[in-house]
Amino acid sequence: MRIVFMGTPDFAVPSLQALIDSPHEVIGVFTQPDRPKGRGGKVQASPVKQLAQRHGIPVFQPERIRRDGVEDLRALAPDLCVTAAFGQILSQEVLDIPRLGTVNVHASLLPRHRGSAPIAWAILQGDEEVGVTTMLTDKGIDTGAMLLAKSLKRDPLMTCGELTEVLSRVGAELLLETLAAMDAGTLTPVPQDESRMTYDPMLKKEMGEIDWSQCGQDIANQILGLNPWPGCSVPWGEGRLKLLRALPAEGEGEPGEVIASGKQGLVIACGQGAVAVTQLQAPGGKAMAATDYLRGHPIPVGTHLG
RNA sequence: CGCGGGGUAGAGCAGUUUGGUAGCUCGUCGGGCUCAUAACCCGGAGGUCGUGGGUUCAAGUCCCACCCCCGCAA
Repeated sequence: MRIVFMGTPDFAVPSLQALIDSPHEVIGVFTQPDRPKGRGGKVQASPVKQLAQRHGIPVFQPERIRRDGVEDLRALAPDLCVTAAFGQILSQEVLDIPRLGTVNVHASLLPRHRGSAPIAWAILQGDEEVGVTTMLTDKGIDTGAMLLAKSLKRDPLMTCGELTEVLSRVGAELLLETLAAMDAGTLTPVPQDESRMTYDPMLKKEMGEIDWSQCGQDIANQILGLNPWPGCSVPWGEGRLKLLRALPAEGEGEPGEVIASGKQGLVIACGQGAVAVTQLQAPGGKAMAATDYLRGHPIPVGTHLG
């Protein structure tokens, strides 16, 4: 099939790579425009664009595909469009162009966690099962009929970033299976059960604020689910102490109070139970194990964290 | 030229202001104590102080250039 791929971040890269390695022909790639990023404000190409360019695939970066990408897409005359974390909403006009429709790779077990940050929300809500679903894109946000899905048990120590990496590879496999089944004509699109659907909003920076009156399990989920972005942190000296990795722990104390500091990491009392922060990052420093940090910067038991 | 922090033993840091013996916590190795231990005691090994140049009797420390890492802002 002649396929146009639409995607932007790292999550989309294995899917695009899988298509490139497959017998299908990737005739064009749509991705978000280059944006200033990183130190020094240099513009950077998205991971998907970088991969496409290495393979000499034409790249299109409309600000809004529904507004100024339609003609380019039409000119490519694809059989199928494949999207994976593209970051733009497709209009009906765009959806009508590919002869066989548009397949989306979504990193959740639909109909749960519709929206742009499904993996983070699965962790935030403490889901035991996570996964990827392929679906036929329609005009709504992640509302189309489901094609195939793959689920796995969530590792309760994984950060959102790590789980994203795992699921991006699962997504690539599932995409190939989906296309194969599509070719074979063995696919049966299944409408989503609207009564079970959840739509989760975009992540916001403020979500990284920690409320120590919450229970330890929830705070651990928050720390893992929001790593690497937006990240959880507490005020610390001139800057903020980033809490990168944590797990629920035993212990009692005033919420926000350090109740152990050493080999177990940095254990902080919560509204219910406690959390052991096991990886953190101080202002100006690199990420490190909490025990390593504490060797050079002891935090006495009894300290209150904001 | 967006703003800022940092690079010292395997890990995390202090020491740089005011140049003059390489220091702390931990790990590691050896020994001791203990029913036992992530505990405690004794002892040892381990460092081109990011790189290159300069100043000096003497540079981790002062000067110049460069490399690498990180935070904020976007």
